[in-house]
Amino acid sequence: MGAGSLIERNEPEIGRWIGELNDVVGFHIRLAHGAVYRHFTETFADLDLTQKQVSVLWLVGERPGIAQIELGQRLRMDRATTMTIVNRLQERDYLERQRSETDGRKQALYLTPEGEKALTKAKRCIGEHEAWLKNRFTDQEIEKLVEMLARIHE
Amino acid sequence: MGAGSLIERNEPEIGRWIGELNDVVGFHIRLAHGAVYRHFTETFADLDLTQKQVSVLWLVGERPGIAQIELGQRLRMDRATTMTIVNRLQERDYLERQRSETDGRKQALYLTPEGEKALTKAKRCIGEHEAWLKNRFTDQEIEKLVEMLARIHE
DNA sequence: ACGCGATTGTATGCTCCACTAACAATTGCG
DNA sequence: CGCAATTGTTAGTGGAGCATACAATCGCGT
Repeated sequence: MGAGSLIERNEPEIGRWIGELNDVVGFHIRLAHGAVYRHFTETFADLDLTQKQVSVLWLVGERPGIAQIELGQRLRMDRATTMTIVNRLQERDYLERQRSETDGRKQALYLTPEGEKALTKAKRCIGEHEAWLKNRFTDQEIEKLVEMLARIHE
Repeated sequence: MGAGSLIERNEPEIGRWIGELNDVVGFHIRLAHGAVYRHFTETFADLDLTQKQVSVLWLVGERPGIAQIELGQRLRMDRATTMTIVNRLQERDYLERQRSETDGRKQALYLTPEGEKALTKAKRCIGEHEAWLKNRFTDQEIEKLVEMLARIHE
């Protein structure tokens, strides 16, 4: 692609040159996240769901009645962010809120039948997406990668 | 991890439980990115710079006269996104645009003295931020991590 | 040398996500 | 009981990504 297309200097041009930035670990995490994000968006274009939305549906599917606050803690979102995502899913009739019986401050979240269907489709798409992501690694590498990423976010 | 059974309600749950989501590599990349993003934001609160802004200053510092289009390609941003970031940095007098002498379509970007100063400070902050990130890994692990992340975004 | 398609920058507008601050309802503890 | 903490809600801010449309410029082929 950009071979020789830089500026007037003709330094040996590596396609992906990013200079010293190459030694910044955080930079690579950013780029990797961006690449994953883009592929996710393509894969979920039909379903029209974002990563966050799928994560929320997923967790509510596993923990019917989960409260927003806990959802947020699991996914590292604050209350306000959780609200907007739950709102969107509720508007699309994928989720419903019910007052918790044991704690009047909490909203218990449940999937609607529509939400169940969406989640089922989403899990299939996740399979496709994950295959794209994983196919460049061995099983052992994946394990190591996940373990290292977990050390960052845990 | 057959976690399906260990949940009913009101269990004193494992702090970081995310169920099947734990096996989704993309999910860990998201969380790790979020953690890095948050720490970055804290570290750069005084400088009031984002990851993208620092990356742009950094690349312009290494390649004075670089065009916006190439900046975007290096950092995987489209033209519109690149514009908004360059605009912000120009408004703060960290960057200036000059019409390229060799290609009238291009804007050549240069750091102002203010921009140079900001970049110098930013590089020190990056050191601190990177130390926080790296201190949980051995040098060998860092190398492996970066290599794997590069395989994702390259 | 001319014209047409490609490239680059720009302007608008949309969506998503994260965060803050304020406020209300509820809970639980001293 | 009363007070502080928790949870949800609302409103507003800002960064970032993307699509589209348009103007200026370049370069290639004829």
